[in-house]
Amino acid sequence: VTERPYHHGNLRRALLDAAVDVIDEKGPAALSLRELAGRAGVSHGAPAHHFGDKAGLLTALVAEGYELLGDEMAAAAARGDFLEAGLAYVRFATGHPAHFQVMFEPHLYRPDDPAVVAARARTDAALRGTAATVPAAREHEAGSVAIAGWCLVHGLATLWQAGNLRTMADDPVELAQRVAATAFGRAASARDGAPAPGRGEPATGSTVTPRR
Amino acid sequence: VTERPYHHGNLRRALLDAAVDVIDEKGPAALSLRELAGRAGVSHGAPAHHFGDKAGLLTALVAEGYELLGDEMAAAAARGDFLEAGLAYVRFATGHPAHFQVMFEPHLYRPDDPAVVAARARTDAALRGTAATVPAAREHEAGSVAIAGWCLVHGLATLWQAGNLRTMADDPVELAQRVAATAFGRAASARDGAPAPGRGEPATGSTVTPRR
DNA sequence: TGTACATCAGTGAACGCGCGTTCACTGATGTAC
DNA sequence: TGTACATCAGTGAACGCGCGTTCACTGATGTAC
Repeated sequence: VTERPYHHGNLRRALLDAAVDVIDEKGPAALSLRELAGRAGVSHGAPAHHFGDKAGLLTALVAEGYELLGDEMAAAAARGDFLEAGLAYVRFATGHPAHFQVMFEPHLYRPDDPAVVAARARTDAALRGTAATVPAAREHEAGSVAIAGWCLVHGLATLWQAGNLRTMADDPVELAQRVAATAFGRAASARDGAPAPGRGEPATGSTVTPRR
Repeated sequence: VTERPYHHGNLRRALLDAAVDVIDEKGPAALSLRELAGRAGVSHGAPAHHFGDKAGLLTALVAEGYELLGDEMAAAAARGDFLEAGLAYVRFATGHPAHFQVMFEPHLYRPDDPAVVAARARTDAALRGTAATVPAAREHEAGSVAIAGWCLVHGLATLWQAGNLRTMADDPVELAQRVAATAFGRAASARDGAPAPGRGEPATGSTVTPRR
């Protein structure tokens, strides 16, 4: 038995990490503050000290999620690459399934929390910003392109998580490239210039050239 | 107080209906057999009699969900209309949010249940069947078109449910038409023949003519 | 260097609750003769 | 029409459990002088 100091050091962080683990294993519904305390090696009353209550903890988790997502989306937006922004979305969702899952179950946390609202606004702005750079946006309303892209990657990420697409590909990001090529064609990548001079090849993912 | 007969009549149905209500109100995590029993006006032990346990009840709900969805998808498939199949998906998801929600949380029920597997297979077949009729399927693998379409409508339905698209439209099905037009263009509707001779109008939904 | 004090982090006992599940039971229904 | 019997549907008491939350507390840390 190792020596347990009275002060944990960074219990807040440890509890959030434990929450991620539990959600990955059993889903957000099965999460309890007592179990998190146990995993962090701390008495069961401790979590309330940091987060007030269960919704408080999940609200913190969601804020963190939107910050992570916002970072990646903003980077893609800075490069003006719509396709890459979509892939970043998929990468985030499948790389941080616990965060992603809770973010879209608003009754589990407090969606009006200022930190959540701010981080979400940044993500939205990045999405809309890159959408405007897409050539297809000349034909359709830019907002419509943003929504279509969002639906596409969100649906893919969600279905992947639920296990409905596992037979289609090994890697969700690769699948996302293929699917984006099917739906949007070459036009998805602003970098490639004018849309579709020649016939696209059968979906190998090679019809779209992402930034890197 | 009205007279309560000893035999309920159709308790199984009543419990499933109550489950839908509770899930609509508070999400699947908050569902308890005891509450369902209470709502159906029956003792708390009764649900176990019909469904064995909680997962059994949700499994029945999911099987029912896939049957409802399969019916609508199969109808669209019979008409060979891919766009309409997608709209049927959105219509189902937003019209039966409780079913839809549980269907895509496999750890809440028994995904291997025979009734579930059979109903799901029918839905899948309808989706793939209609996808093959899309003109764009000549350029890309038909499977890829099916997946892209599925991701699009699934993402839209999911985001709508989470409240993330409510500001974009009054009606999710109308929004789905607009989004499908943006992503797939005229090609989405097999009925319209060759894809896109003229420039599409700004997204009013009128660039795609659904069957009815 | 030492002392006093404020602040903070985590403890652990206690509370009341709603839950799933079990089980011997009883009331109602249907069928055979 | 009547009787006996099997089957089914729902009862209600009991069980043990894990939960969120509260709260007076104590150990540790940092700061002022």
